[in-house]
Amino acid sequence: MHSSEQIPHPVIRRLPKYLVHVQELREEGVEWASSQEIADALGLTSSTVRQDLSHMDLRGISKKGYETSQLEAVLRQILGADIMHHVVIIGAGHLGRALAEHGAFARRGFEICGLFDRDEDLIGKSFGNAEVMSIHELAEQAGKVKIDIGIIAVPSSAAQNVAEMLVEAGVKAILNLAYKHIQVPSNVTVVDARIMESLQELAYALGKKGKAVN
Amino acid sequence: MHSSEQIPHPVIRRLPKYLVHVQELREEGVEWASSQEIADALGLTSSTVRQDLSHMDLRGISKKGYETSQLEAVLRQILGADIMHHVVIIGAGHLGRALAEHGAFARRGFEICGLFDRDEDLIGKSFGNAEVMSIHELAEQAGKVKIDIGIIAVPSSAAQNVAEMLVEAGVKAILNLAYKHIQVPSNVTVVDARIMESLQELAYALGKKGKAVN
DNA sequence: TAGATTGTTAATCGATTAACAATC
DNA sequence: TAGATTGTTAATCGATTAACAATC
Repeated sequence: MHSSEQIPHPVIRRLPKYLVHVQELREEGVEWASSQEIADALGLTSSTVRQDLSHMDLRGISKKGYETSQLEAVLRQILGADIMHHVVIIGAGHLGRALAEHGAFARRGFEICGLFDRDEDLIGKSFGNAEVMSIHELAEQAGKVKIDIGIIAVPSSAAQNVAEMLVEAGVKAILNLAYKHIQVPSNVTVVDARIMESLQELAYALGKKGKAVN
Repeated sequence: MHSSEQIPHPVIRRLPKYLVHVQELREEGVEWASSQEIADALGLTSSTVRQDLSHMDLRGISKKGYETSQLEAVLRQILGADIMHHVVIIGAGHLGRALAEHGAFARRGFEICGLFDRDEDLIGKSFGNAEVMSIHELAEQAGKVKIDIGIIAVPSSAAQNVAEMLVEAGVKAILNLAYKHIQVPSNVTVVDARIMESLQELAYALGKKGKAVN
């Protein structure tokens, strides 16, 4: 109810899931959804859903649940989905290029406004709508457009160095795809997203139960 | 100490971070690391590090800390890093291709043994060491090699369908990169890894504090 | 020895779940 | 009206942190 309050981190991490689901429901023409229905679709409990939504400017109605249009609106507002964010990608290897060429970001409020690499041979080449620039041009580019988010897509050995360049350029939010923990000042937010770690988590699960089955 | 015990999920998610760090330390020739040193490097508390490591077959030594070679060994063992896992990627779009071409997986025990798509025009093309096969050949391929992990890298509208095909093929661990929650039987482990969600989490953080600064 | 650091227990903190009166 | 579903409080559960005796 009180959108000015601090929303707990586990709740924040669930909000994108709610948003995806409610958008699907709306495409199907569903106008109301109960906490139980949402919980079932997302693998949560109805209690968790009601608790989570109570942090938002939204009220459900007995017997009907939550209005999907209203729910989408508040989720979009909280997640800043209506604001265009300027994103730069550092590292034009396979992953960096794939992200630059991935159309879904722009549609969801994330505009790639720079793709950087230190490899001279890559500079000038285009991927998606982005042309590879020299990493040395990052500061210059930061002067032209305000960079909201920097994505680190370089080998782990270069990750800390790149993080420092981003901080230096005034970037306050970093998505770290490198397989290495980076150190940044406390006023900079870092979110880690590593496919390798997720695979290792699965490998652990397989070791625990999967292998026994086979 | 008791590797047979169930390790809590938050601990599991930190293990890959310990592994990366200890490998770095070993490369630097560091033979011992205290819980405090590890905590500082990874943004944790020394208490958390000691608690986490107490789940493993390992003993530290007063005044010295933990032996890095031993620590790496137990982490590798728990995370199954010494076993080669067979991985298939469903979806040969930008992301799927980038993963197939990314050399780091093989080096860490994940061998790409199949890249599938339903687009006829892509079938037969090669990315990395993988040749694109028809999605209809998945079941057949599963009969030839045991598939440990399936990576879903298709548009969200196809994700549930692909998940069911993987389950049908006997895959017990799924990495879901699609921006959609998938439903699977309880004996199948799913880990979500979505760059979009991570970006939205950053966007929220920017909305809370970043924007005020600028 | 003195001091640093572990392993572990207990305390704290926070998230999830249960329960239920209010309400549509 | 009767019944379904919310919003919210209280209970439970689990993770993190603090504390400290044991130990090298």
